[in-house]
This record gives sequence, structure tokens and C-alpha cells, in this order.
Amino acid sequence: MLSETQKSSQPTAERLHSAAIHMLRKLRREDETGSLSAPRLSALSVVVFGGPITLGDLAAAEQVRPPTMTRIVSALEQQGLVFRKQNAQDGRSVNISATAAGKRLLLKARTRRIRALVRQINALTAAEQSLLRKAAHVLAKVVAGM
Amino acid sequence: MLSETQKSSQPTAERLHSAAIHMLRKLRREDETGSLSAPRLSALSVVVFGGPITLGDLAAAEQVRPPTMTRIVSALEQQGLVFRKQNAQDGRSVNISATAAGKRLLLKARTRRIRALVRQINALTAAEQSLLRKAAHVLAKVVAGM
DNA sequence: TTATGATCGTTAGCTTTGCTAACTATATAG
DNA sequence: CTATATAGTTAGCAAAGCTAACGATCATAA
Repeated sequence: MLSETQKSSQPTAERLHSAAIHMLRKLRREDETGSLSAPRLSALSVVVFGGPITLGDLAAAEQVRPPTMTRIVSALEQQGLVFRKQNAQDGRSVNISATAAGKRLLLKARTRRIRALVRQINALTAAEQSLLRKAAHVLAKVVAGM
Repeated sequence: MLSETQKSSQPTAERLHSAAIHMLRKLRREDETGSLSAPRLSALSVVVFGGPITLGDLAAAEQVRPPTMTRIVSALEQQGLVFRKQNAQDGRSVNISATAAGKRLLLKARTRRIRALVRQINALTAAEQSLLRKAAHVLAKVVAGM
């Protein structure tokens, strides 16, 4: 038999799932002029803060298959935001790093993309903001564990 | 100049944004055998609990353009989960309702899709679960306001 | 040392989901 | 009755996910 907390985590999960779907759809529309889609922004962020990184590791970090990441990296490279470099030790492996333009753009693009979200959070009460701040950490842990 | 809370909501927003991206990617992969993708599941949910509903209203509720919703509804209809019916008063308008199979499948599919998420939440401490439960409500409000 | 097999990345090709533009059909206003 | 506005669909494009198949490189074992 299920415990009290187990039973009640189903609606919580449903709400989080729904919120995630609608949040991303909304942010995509807010950011209509943005040069960086969510997958590209997310990948670039990993490269900027965690690079240089191999394509395989980047794909794993972003939880997508290598062919998907190949295409995202190629697009970012064409935009001049990252560059590939062959690994000297292992010729099969490719190291991906961010260019100066990539680092610059990441900060601007990320700020703009989540602007609407920040605005909404700022409209909350101080208690709610504090709650959400703590929850964001828990949520990150939850997702990492999946 | 920005207040203390305003400054600190930027990283919270970033964490929530990142968590949403990775959560949805992970759930999609968990649910590999699932007959219902996230957009279809989300739309069906609105129809089941809020239907009958016009295509335009459904598109607005799901924050997508009418052509996108036309296609999703057509797919759901082909799967026998919803059906269209012309509005008697306004011949341009179409009302969408769930079939019995649609209602049945929604519950099963939703449970399966978020199973991994529920599992992770259950692994949290009681305090964290309580925190997340409250945060889910706040988050729903935040997203609704965007 | 060379042959075998594993691993990394890419290419090719499919599906789904977004979009805009343009069209049809119906309703409403003048 | 005509003109315009609205609801939904169709057509066609791009991005992002996948699998399968392939080339190139590395590691290992005969």
C-alpha cells in the first residue's frame, strides 16, 4: 500500500509536467526574435561553462543522441558561437569550445529568453519567491536523478 | 536599481528553465513505448477535463497556433481518442470531445509518462516533498500569468 | 605486426511539432 | 446584397528528436 506522501506526489508531478510544457512554449514565443532556440541555448551554456567538451559528453549532458548533438553543434558553429578541434590523443574525438562571441551571446540570449519568467517571479510575494528559489534547487536534483 | 529579490530571481529562473528542458527530454525517453506524445497528451487532457471545446479555444489553452492544433486533433481523432462535431449555431466552429477510449487512455498514459518523475519525488525527504508540492502550485500560477 | 573488434562522430532519412501564408466556408455589418 | 471578419484547414518550411548505417580511429589479441 502506498504511503500518504507517495499518493500525493502524483498530482504534484502532473502539475510540474504541465508547467514545464507551458513554460517552454511560452518562453519560445516571447523570444521570437531570438537567434538561439532552447536546445541551442542549453547546449551552448554547457559548452561555455563546462567546455571544452567532447561531442559525446555534450550529448550525454543534454540527454540527446549524438546525431542530434552533431546537428546542434554544427548550427552553433555556423553561427560562429563554438568551434570544433580534433583531440590530439584520440583522433576520433572532437573537442568543442565556445568562441568569444559565443560567450557574449549566451549571457544576452539567456537573459532575454527568461525575461518573462523573471518578471513573473518578481511579481510574487517575498515568501513565494523564497519558496520557488528553494524548490528550483530541489527540482534540479530531481531531474538530475531521473 | 534592482531590489535584492529581483536580482536573485534570475538564477532561479535559469534553474527552472533548465529543469523544464531536461525534465521533458527525460520523460519523453522514459515513455518510449507510449502512444501519446507530450503535446497530444496535454491537449487530450484539456479536452477530457474541459471539453467539449472549440479548436480555437483549445489552441489558445495550449498556447499554439490553430494549424498546429488542427494537426494534433486530427492525430488524436485518427487514434480514436477524440471526435469533431460541427457547432449547430455557428457552422464555422468545431467542437472537440473525448471518446470513452480517450478518457481511459489519458489516465493510463499520463500515469506512465510521469512515472519516473513520481519515483524521484518519492525519493525526496518529506520536507522536500512538501516544498515541491507548494512550489508546483506557485509555478502553475507563474506560468499562467506569462 | 596485422587482423578483429570497439568507439566516436557524421550522414541519411524518417517523424513530430512549431510556424506563416493562403484558402474555404460561414457569419455579420453596412 | 455586398463587403468584411472569423473559424478552421491545407500547404509548405524549419528545428529537433530518433534509428540505421558508415568511415575513421583506436585498442587488443593472434
